[in-house]
Amino acid sequence: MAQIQPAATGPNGVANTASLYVGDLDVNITDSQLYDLFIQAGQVLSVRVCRDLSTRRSLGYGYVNYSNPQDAARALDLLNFTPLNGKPIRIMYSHRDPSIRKSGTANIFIKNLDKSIDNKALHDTFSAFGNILSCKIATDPSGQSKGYGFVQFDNEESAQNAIDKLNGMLINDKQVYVGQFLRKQERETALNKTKFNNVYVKNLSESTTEEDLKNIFGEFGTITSVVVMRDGDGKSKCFGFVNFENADDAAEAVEALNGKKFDEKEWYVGKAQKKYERELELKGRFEQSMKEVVDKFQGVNLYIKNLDDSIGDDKLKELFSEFGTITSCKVMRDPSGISRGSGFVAFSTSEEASRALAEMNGKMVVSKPLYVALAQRKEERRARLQAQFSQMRPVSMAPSVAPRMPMYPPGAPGLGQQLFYGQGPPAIIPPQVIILILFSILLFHFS
DNA sequence: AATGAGCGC
Repeated sequence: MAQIQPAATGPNGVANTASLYVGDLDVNITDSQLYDLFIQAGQVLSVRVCRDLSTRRSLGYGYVNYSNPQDAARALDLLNFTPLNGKPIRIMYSHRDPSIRKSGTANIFIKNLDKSIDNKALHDTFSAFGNILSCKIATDPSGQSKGYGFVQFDNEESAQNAIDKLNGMLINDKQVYVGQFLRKQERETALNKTKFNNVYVKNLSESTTEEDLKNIFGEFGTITSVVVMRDGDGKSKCFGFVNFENADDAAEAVEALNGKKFDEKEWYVGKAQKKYERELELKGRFEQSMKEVVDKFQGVNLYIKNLDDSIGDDKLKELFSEFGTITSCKVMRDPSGISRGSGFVAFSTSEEASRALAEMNGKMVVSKPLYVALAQRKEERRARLQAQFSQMRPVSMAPSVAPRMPMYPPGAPGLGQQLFYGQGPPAIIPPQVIILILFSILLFHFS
């Protein structure tokens, strides 16, 4: 007898279609907020926002368990994409086995979407083709559509059908592209399969001439032109181009010669890129490098509130120094020099920062319990405030979890912003250091 | 022009 795999499984791997996974949660969403929302669809057995064990920071997802599957189905239908703190939540059946998610099968990519098309509209148009596991419009931090999105179906046929029927169609007067979702790597190899005649070769020794290239590449087919690039004095720039009459020969030459050593130099041999292709690639790499720099400094800054007025920069540093290396530390003051009761502490690593957060948040210092949180970057903060503003509504009567300590209005100017906006104190990393870092990245990647 | 992230007591 064939086993039928359940669509969703509970904690013991037992079929449980009454368990929902709720993702894309704003970090400040609490259990009680989730409860408030999901109780509207039926009897809720339990809710939980998952949190980091040591910092208690929300992981941005949670679970809602209903007592019966119909209620869960209703919740999915009714509540998917409901904004919480201004951020649309994404609901799926709980599925703890990650294999389906990781496989990325039946996943499609849609671009050139009208900005007015939101998650719900996307879901509605694509649900005609099958059962949707997950669906989302890419947005900027304020929630504005970036004009593209993703839909993952539970089977390939539905995905292919959606592609066949909707690719090139007009949606809200815009012609959309609908195609298979491809990871960057896969896209690049697909691109490299396109035919080409012109071959780029680099890392030549200075003495390698056009004649040498002709001899070596000529083995693979007829060459129509060959050039070694040189500077004004005729000195080789150590790269060149070989154009083949036949694209198959060009591909063969690349296959055979890439990575081979000549005069102790390991050649790079590949498809010659057009100027815009090369620019695109460089731009991509640059952005990747920037992201790495930003990530490196992500989570190292703590925002401190409810500081006793008697505490200054030095005392603040002393309070936190046992957790690691402090790279910057500042108590915020008003123009007359009186402490605003808030400040920033930056550590050299995010591990140190999160340990400090866990240990120091709520700790009594002089007269009051400290409030310690990760400092937010300018973008995050702006988007959050905007979201909260657009969300304002009467306070709910839901059962609430008692906070361990007084809650303060969240949010404060983050230290992180100093990294690239370079305004106001306290600067964590001096601008000249940033320029140095960026410059070395450029040198490294663009060579 | 743009090709994601994601599963617990």
